[in-house]
Amino acid sequence: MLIRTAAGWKSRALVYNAPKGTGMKKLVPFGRTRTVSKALRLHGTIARDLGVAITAGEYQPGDLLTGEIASSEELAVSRTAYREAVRILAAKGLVESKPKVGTKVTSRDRWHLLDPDVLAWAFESDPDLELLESLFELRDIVESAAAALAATRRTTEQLDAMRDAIERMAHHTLATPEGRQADQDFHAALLAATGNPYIVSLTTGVNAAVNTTTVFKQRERPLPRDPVPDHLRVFQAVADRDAVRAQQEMSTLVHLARQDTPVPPRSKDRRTRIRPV
Amino acid sequence: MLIRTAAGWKSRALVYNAPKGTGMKKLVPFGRTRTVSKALRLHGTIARDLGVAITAGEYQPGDLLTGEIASSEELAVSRTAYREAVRILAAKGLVESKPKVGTKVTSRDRWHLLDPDVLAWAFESDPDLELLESLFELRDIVESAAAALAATRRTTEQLDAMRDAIERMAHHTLATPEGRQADQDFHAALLAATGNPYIVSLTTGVNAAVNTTTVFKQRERPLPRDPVPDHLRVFQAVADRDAVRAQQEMSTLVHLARQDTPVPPRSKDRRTRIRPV
DNA sequence: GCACGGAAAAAATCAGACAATTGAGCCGCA
DNA sequence: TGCGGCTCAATTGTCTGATTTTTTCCGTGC
Repeated sequence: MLIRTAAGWKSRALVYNAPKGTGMKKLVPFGRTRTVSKALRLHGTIARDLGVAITAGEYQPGDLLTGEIASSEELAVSRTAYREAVRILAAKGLVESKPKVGTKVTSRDRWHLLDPDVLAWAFESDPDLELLESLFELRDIVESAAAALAATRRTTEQLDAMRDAIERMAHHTLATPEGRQADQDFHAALLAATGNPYIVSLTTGVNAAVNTTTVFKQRERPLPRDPVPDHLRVFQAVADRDAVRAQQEMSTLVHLARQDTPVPPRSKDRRTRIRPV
Repeated sequence: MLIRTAAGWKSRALVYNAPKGTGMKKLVPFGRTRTVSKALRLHGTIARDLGVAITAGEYQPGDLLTGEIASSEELAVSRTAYREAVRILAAKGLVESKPKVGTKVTSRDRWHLLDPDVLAWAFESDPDLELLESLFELRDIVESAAAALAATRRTTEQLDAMRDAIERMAHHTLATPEGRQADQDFHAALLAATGNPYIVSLTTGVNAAVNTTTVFKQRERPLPRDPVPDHLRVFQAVADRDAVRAQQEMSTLVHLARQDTPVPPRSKDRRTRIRPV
């Protein structure tokens, strides 16, 4: 696949299908097999690969993608499949296509950065330190406010769900999938208690992205810290309907989670920023 | 267009194209002409119409859309165009399609509620009061925190941009397009000063949705309140690098904006059915 | 009961043609 | 010279109809 940059042409070799009848095996460059759980379709895979490439900066904003016919031939897929992939990317604000002009990568401020897929794509390759920092900053803001809201609005059923999640989290550890699921469940229950669908929608996506990044940490160093007490403090505040304390405890929880997330390998500028109160 | 609900069939008459050669004029049911600025393509219009219908509750989560062939015939468009529209909706989490099953509306907690398009679609028909409330709640949380961040990080250039926007807002009023643009610019400048791309991405989308809703208020009652002093107070706090005051002033600003937004007239039955998890 | 395989339905993919949009260049006119 | 309108061509957009895959359902045999 060729893309036209300001400085010339960049190439990118991807083949999704092989001509039939030949003994060639299918080449599956990026995903397709890697994503065992969801079984992406062809257009989904193409969209994902392109999305990862774009968010990784491989294609710069303003760059013009090769025409549909050429791209589809290069990828060995039909024009239909390629077009549907582009539609997906356009729906997420990553590209924009017009007749006679072509499909070009839009400027980053028009990307739907909080779209779950875009978030996942952006943190697929190697997460930019600054971006990760910004994400935790947002999470701190929203989720601690959510804890405050939950403290005033939670029902007993939601409280039970939170308690149950913590117990499961204590039983299995975060090293197991069940434990991580329990962690997710706790946050989901707390968010649901806010009664605000937008907060739920926002934070679930963000947390999912953060958690996939966090998987690395379990690989490198063993359990840096027991997360249960921190969660328990948040839970207790919500149970007591103490909004202020709930907010504070959640904020420290997020900060601790940030500290337990390893810094991505290559991080050029590491200037420290002042955090919100 | 027919959709299959739990209780039978619902119909929906849309025709996008007329057979050529006949004297029939093109019927343009929802948009296409209404959207003068952006000139949506066919697939974009279909996606928009379906998106509005889904967010309006016309199709309930779990409902199964008619098959591609039938739908495209009903709408008098090609299968390609219809499929691309569905891809767009799927990219925003509104529907999900599998072979042998069909395309079904997903449960609301999987919708990308903060996607700019979804937001616009949801507030297109008549905004649900509860949803509007939730949106302002989120806006209050995020934008006041953003003001605090901006107070500590802003550069003088960004400060100049904010001042300039306020001056323009004072000159033209909010009754004019230029004045509203200046309002947008002020908030954009403030958000940019946070240096957090996620906060920018989130809030610009939310504010756009809120502002389109707010357009109504200028029609019904004349200028309920001069917004300039409120904005000036936020500006002054940011200029003084006073994070706490900036946060407070922005919070009051959002609350005032909420009060100036009229309550939507009818909140018919767009209630979401409770579905098993 | 359960593993296995066949059938059918719907989306998914393919192929190739034709239409619509739009930017660029050209031309003529004041 | 400058500007308005015209034509042209490149690229996406749309259409049609066939073929392939995926997935559910259902039977069949163990």
